Amino acid sequence: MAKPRGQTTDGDSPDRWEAQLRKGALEMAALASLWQGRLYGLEIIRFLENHSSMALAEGTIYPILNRLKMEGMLTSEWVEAEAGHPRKYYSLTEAGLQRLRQMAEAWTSFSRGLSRLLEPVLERQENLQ
Amino acid sequence: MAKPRGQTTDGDSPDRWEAQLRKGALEMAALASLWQGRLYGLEIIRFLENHSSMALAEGTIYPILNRLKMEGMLTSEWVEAEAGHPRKYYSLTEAGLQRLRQMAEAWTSFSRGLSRLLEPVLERQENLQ
DNA sequence: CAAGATACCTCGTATAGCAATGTATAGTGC
DNA sequence: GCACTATACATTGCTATACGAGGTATCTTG
Repeated sequence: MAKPRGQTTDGDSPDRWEAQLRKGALEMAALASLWQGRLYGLEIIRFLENHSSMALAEGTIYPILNRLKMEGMLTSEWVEAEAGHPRKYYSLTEAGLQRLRQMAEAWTSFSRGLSRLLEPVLERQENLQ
Repeated sequence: MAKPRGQTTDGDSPDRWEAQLRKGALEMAALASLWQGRLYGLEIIRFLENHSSMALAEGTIYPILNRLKMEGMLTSEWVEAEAGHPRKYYSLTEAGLQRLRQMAEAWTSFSRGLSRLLEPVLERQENLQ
């Protein structure tokens, strides 16, 4: 019998963060954008564009927000604007806050690992140019 | 006429790094693992596991290596091992080296943006616990 | 009521990661 | 020389995801 490679059968357990991170960076960014208070969809896009140079499309953010809401990480409420279309404001729930913290920690560790890997590459560049 | 949303029609231009990064982190890691010299497939997996806590499967690394080789970022050579199956060693080409530098820069900027976003989240945690 | 601005939503497609599985080479025990 | 095991490379199929394109709803202005 061959090796039983990859026995992690629990696809959505909170363990596999390293793998989820690569995919879920956007989810984390969306959650993080709500740290300081509620925002509505398009506002989140602009926020991330300004604060982290992440450019994401509407077709990206709305599915993410729905996903997060279904998982209980966010709540939403319609608020009538002074002018124009009403806005759907999203806020972090307690669970969303916890998840954000977990992701932030995992991200930090992940990011640190990669940075360590890239250090020699970037150092050398300073010397050359 | 509606808004001309998303006018970046050049799907594979070197401009869209922010988007590629989220997908291409593994590609970058693979390139980076070859910085200090040639490695063979399974060795790359072990290297990344040890040096960056990135766990990737064989079914992940080989397609990536083939992709990179086809793009001229890597060269490969068969080397007979003292014992067991011969090994296919990969090395960075000049183009691969340049690409790695580009990706490293983009990664740094991307990572910095996200870190800035996550700063308040992590800070608060120190105070609480 | 038509045009335009703002905002939310959804479908289709291309792509990627990865678990599972297959193949090739060589050593070991009998 | 045959089975068994270990090492290493390779491929296939499933699923999830990002996102471009296009659509809907609300309000304002003329």
